[in-house]
Amino acid sequence: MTPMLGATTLEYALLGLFHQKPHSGYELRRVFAETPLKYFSDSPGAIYPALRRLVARGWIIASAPEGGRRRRELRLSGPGREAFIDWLRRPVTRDDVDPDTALLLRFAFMGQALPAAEIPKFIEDYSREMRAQLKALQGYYDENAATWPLTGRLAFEHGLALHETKLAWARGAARALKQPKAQP
Amino acid sequence: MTPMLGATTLEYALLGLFHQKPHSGYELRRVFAETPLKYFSDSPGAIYPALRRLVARGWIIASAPEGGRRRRELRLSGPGREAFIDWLRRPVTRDDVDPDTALLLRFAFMGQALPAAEIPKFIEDYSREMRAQLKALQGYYDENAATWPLTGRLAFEHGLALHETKLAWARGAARALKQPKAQP
DNA sequence: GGCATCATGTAAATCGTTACATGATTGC
DNA sequence: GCAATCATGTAACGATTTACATGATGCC
Repeated sequence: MTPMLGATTLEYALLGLFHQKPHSGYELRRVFAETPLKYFSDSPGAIYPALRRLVARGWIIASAPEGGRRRRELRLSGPGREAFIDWLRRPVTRDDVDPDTALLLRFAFMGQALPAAEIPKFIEDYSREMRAQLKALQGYYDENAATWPLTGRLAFEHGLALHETKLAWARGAARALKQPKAQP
Repeated sequence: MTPMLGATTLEYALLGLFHQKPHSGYELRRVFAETPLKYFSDSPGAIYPALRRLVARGWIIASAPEGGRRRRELRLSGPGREAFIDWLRRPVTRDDVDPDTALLLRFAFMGQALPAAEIPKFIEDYSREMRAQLKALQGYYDENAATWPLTGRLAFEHGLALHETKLAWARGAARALKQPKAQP
């Protein structure tokens, strides 16, 4: 994966989980193995080195193992919390929106870590950049698709449909964020 | 990226471009830099080593530079063509459908490389596996979403919406493939 | 002649993958 | 006591990224 300015997406995903509560390495592996967060691998060769990097950077701290257990509980530090919040607040750039996996991970964590007033801005930025991206793709399609075989055209339309769905999602999300809290 | 049983997705993408016509390394970099295929990086440190691997495997062949030019034209070999077709024909598995980038790349190339009769099968497999994936995600959502903050719920719904769009796309693609060739 | 662009590469660093190793607990 | 699973790691390897290096061509 891409270095992402300072830390990998996996590292920020870990910080996000630590933001909720302390975890052991094994617990984190289970999360990645058993929930739809399996976008990240549960391989020890990925997780343990990532945890070591976070410890080395001072972003997480190891607690002494409780009650003779062999389990190492790790928890977020102050600087780690800061780095996590900075990541959540990063501006949404053109290059981020496609693919937008890391962006959606950030959005998912925002609800518990940022004041509600900051969140609609993310959706606005996301919409703007996604709209620009879609427009560029449509332009490319209009100019070139005529010469493509059918499967090439359909594959491109797959991409266009996804971008349109993402824009529609952003509209719905903006609406949902405006609602006063309760609502079935 | 993942080794993918024998070759990387980048390597197959290169084979697909060679299947259309011979290219130089620089041309390929331009394709990745300037078209929506920019999912792949145009960095020389990715492309040239990948080309070297393909040459070493005997899947592409270097032609002598034409007319004193410094440019090296590379073209597909017989075994390379076979390996490419084998890749196109791979069964669609559960693990392939999310993310499905490599799958869509395969589909895009199929129109020029496989007999038309083989293509609907791909769409059927894709639909089946995608439907299973969507059902699993919906089950997880129904069981867990109640405890999540709003942004977490919305982020998950983003994923659900994409899966639904992909299924709808597959239905449309199946229809389009049934049409007799001409149709505006 | 000089400068942008064409064109092909290499080097160092980093990250993730697969596979292996090892020991402690828990349930039967 | 034994097997499954809890729990933490290491080692070898492969691929990609960024940055650097180098020379040729075409244009003004």
